[in-house]
Amino acid sequence: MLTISQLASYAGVTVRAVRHYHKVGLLPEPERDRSGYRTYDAAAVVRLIRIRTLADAGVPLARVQELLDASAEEFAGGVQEIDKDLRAEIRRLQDTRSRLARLAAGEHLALPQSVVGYLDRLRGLGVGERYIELERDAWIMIAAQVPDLIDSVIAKKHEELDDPDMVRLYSFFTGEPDWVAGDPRIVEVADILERLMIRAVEAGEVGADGFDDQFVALMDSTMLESAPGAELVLAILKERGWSGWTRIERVPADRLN
Amino acid sequence: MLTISQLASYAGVTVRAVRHYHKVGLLPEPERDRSGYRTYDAAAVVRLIRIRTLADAGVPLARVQELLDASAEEFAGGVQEIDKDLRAEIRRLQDTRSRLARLAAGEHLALPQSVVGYLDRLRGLGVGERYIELERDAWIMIAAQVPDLIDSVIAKKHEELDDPDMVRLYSFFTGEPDWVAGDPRIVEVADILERLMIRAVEAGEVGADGFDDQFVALMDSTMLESAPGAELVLAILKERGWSGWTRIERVPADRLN
DNA sequence: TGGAGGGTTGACCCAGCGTCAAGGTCAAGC
DNA sequence: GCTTGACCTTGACGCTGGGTCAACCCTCCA
Repeated sequence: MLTISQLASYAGVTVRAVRHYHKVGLLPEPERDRSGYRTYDAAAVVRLIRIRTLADAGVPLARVQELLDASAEEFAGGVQEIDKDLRAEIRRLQDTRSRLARLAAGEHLALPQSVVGYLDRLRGLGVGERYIELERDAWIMIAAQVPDLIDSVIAKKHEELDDPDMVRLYSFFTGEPDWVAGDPRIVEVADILERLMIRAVEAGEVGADGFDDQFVALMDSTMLESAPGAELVLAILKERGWSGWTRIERVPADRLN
Repeated sequence: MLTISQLASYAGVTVRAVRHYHKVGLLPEPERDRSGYRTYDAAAVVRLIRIRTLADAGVPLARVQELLDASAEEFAGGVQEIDKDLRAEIRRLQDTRSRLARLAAGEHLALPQSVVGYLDRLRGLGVGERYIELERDAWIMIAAQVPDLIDSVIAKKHEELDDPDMVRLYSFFTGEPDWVAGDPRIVEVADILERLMIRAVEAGEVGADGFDDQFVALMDSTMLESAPGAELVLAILKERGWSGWTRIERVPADRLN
């Protein structure tokens, strides 16, 4: 006969676990010897090892109970399902490994691949890291708000970048220029923006974009804070009857001052 | 700005989990809008996704905290260790899968392979399943008590089985014979047993075997109950001055009756 | 005879949330 | 302006599978 610790160590579990199984009724309480010690037989070993094998597979103890007390067919069916879950779990862990590797490599898991590609294209145009980070955060917010539209939105941005005007516009975001009033580039930027806007208005692309006002306001203020020349550009555009930045609009004539 | 449920669903976690991370200090509490709702920015998205990636890898939240607040090198080292654990976990699950398959196939996980082989050899000798089960349970108990000796014990049993006497002896355990007193095979079994004992005594192999008395008594009584002829054999042997079955001994002369 | 090394029960503790409970808020429709 | 339904808030309890004491008993060996 076996003592509890012999049983436990042979089955590879702790004494505490065996007692736990007794308490939850998973393993029947065995006979006691005259001093109250539990004494186990071979059947207990077999049952305990079956319990462990299932529990190691992540099966909840209640389910283990059901399975062990079920018919052979039910048992086989249950085991098959457990095996399916195990395979899925293994795949999940492998997936986690690759995500972890990308995390360690500094990759931005918060962004879909399409956005990462778009940012890389901007980088290729010589756009500075400071601006890229701003865009990146904006895209994270956009992706979080409309995750299933993001790929098509990015596709449209890529098309826009095929326009030389747009490329020229982005090229102003290189490095850390401290533009002062009177810089001729300010007028150039304003000209480009106005051309782009007019084209957008003609294409009927202006209006509701699905983003909330708070977000648009945030984007605008962030842009103004980070791009020193932006304020000057906005002033020129305002004179010409436009307002906004992230979401540009024709200002109604009666509100022009 | 994002609400808590937008943040949560984009990062693939529950709202409850996000609040939990706030409570444990893993994710800083963000600003609230005027009605008390939490409003999140891109940095929160990034941090939450890093948290999830690590937590999905099974890292405890406290360790996630440490890692995210650590230097890049510490982080890389930590991630490497986590990846090692993940690989180990995947291997463990694969191992569990194969154990599960053996369990479903009815194979006896409670026994080391050497014992399974030995039982198969007995089966090959024509020994009945009823007796095999008795032996199996006995071996389970032995293996549980002295797990590291089991292989060498089995090796010795294999050697014994090379002896034709032993083979003949086991052949009596076939089927379900109902031996009655006077059956000539009883004397034959007793003769064989006596020869084997004498040889064992001469080889000095008799005496302490490391099993406890209770176990030996259990084996004896089980054997007597299950093998109808055993009692008759024992009677003959007793006359000749031997006692026991599982552990056979010369009976001291003064205790012979 | 006493100390080590088993055993016994019982009670509390842990992560990582899930799940009510009991409300306050917001946008939309009537 | 009122209702409805979807979200938001905090707070408290529950769950798994045991770990970790605590306080005590039993057995064995020197």
